[in-house]
Amino acid sequence: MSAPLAHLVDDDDAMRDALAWLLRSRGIDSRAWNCAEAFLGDYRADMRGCLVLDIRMRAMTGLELFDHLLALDCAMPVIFLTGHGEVPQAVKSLKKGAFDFLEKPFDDNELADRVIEALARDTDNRARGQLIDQTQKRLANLTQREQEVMKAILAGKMNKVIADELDIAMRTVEVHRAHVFEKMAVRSAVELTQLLAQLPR
Amino acid sequence: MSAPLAHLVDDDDAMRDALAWLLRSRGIDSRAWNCAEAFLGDYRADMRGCLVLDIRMRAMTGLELFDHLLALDCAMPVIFLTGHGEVPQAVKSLKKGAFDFLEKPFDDNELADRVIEALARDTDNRARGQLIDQTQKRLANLTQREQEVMKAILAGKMNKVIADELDIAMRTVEVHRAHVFEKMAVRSAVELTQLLAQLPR
DNA sequence: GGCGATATTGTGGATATCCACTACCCGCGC
DNA sequence: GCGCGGGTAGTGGATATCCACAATATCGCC
Repeated sequence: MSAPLAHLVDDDDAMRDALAWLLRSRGIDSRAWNCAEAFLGDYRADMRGCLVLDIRMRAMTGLELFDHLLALDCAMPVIFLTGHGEVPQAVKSLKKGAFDFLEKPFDDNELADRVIEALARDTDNRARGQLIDQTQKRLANLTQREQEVMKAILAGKMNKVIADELDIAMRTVEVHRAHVFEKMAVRSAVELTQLLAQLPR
Repeated sequence: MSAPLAHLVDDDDAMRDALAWLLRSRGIDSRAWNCAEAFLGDYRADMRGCLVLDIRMRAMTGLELFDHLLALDCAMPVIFLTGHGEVPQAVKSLKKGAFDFLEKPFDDNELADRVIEALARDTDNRARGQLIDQTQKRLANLTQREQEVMKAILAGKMNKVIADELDIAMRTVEVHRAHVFEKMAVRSAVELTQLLAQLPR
C-alpha cells in the first residue's frame, strides 16, 4: 500500500520541479510523470493521494487522462492546472467530479492549500469507501431468500406479515432474519437500516 | 404559490428579450429583471424555478446577487452567463453550488437544455426540502426528554438500558418512546431511522 | 387556584422478537 | 453415498415491546 502522495502529471520539466519543490516545502511528498500515458502505465487502483494534472500536454491532455481515470473508477481527487480562458472545460470537469481547476499563473499558496484539501478528501473517501465495499460484500453474501426477508424488514414489516407474504412459516422468517443480522454483522434492524443508509443511493 | 419559472436577470434589454423568446419556444415561461437590485426587491422565498444571471451588470454583479441569494437560503438552481475567460469565478461559483456556468456566446439549445434541467432540479429540491422541513419541525416539537430517548433508540439501545442510563423507570421510557413515534409520525424505530437518514448530514 | 404541558411510575396483559434444540428435504459436488 | 449449504418448520421459554387504565408531581400561565 502506497502512502498518500501528490501525483503530478505535466510535460513541462521546470513546472514539475517547481511543483514538487513547492509541495515539499509544505510537507507534501509527490511523484511526477511527464505525460499522461506514462502515468496511466504506472496507475494502480491502490494509489492514494491526489492528482495535479496539466490540461495542455502534447499527446493525451489532462482532460482525456481524467476521463480514462473515471473509467477506471479512480477515486483520487483531481486538481487541474490550465491556461487562460477555458471556462467550458472547467465547468465540465467540475461537474464530472474534478476537485479543483486552477488557472495559470496560480498562487503557490493557493495550490498547496488545495492539494492539502484534496489529500484530506482522499483520506475521507478511502475510509467511507472501505465501509461501503465491506457492506456490499456482505450484502452479496446473503442468499436470495435472506435478501427478500431483509427488504421486508427494512419496510418495517413484522415477522408474521413477512411470513404471510412469502408464504412460509414465521419460524422460517425468524431464521432468515437471524442470518441477515449475522451476515451483515449488526444486532438490530435499526443498525441494519443505518448501515444501508450510508450506501450511495 | 408561483409556478415554475425561469427568472432572468440581465441589464441588456436585447439579451433579455432573446432569452425570453428562446425559452418560450421551448415551452418555458420566464420573467425578467434588468438589474440584480430589482430582482432582490421582488424576491420571495416561495419563488419556484431557476435563475439565469448575467455576470457583468452595471451595479451589483450576478456573482454578488448569487451571494445575497445564498444568504437568503434561496434554493433555486442558478445558471450564470458570462463573457470569456472567467475561470476562477466559474470554479468558485460552481463550488458554492451554482447549477451551471455558460460562456457567451452560448448555444441556444444548450442554454435551453440547461434551463430545463435546472427547473427539474428545482422540482426535486422542493420535494426533498418539504420532507426535510416537515421532519425538522417534528424534531423541534419533541421535548428534551423525548429527544434523549430518541437518540438512545437510534443507538440501538433497549428500553431497560435507556431506563438505566437516564435513571428512570422502564415504563417511563416506554411512554417517551411512544411519544417520539407519535410526534415523528412513524410506527417503528426502523421507520424513524430511515426518516432521519434523509436529513442533511 | 385551576389548567395544560411535561415527567414520572405502576399493573397487567397482548404481541413480538430472540434463541436453543431439533428435524426433514433438496441439489450439488467429491 | 455422504457431506454441505440452503430452505423449511415445530416446541417452548426468555425477553422485549406495545398499550389501556390509572396516578402523582412540578412548573408556568391566566
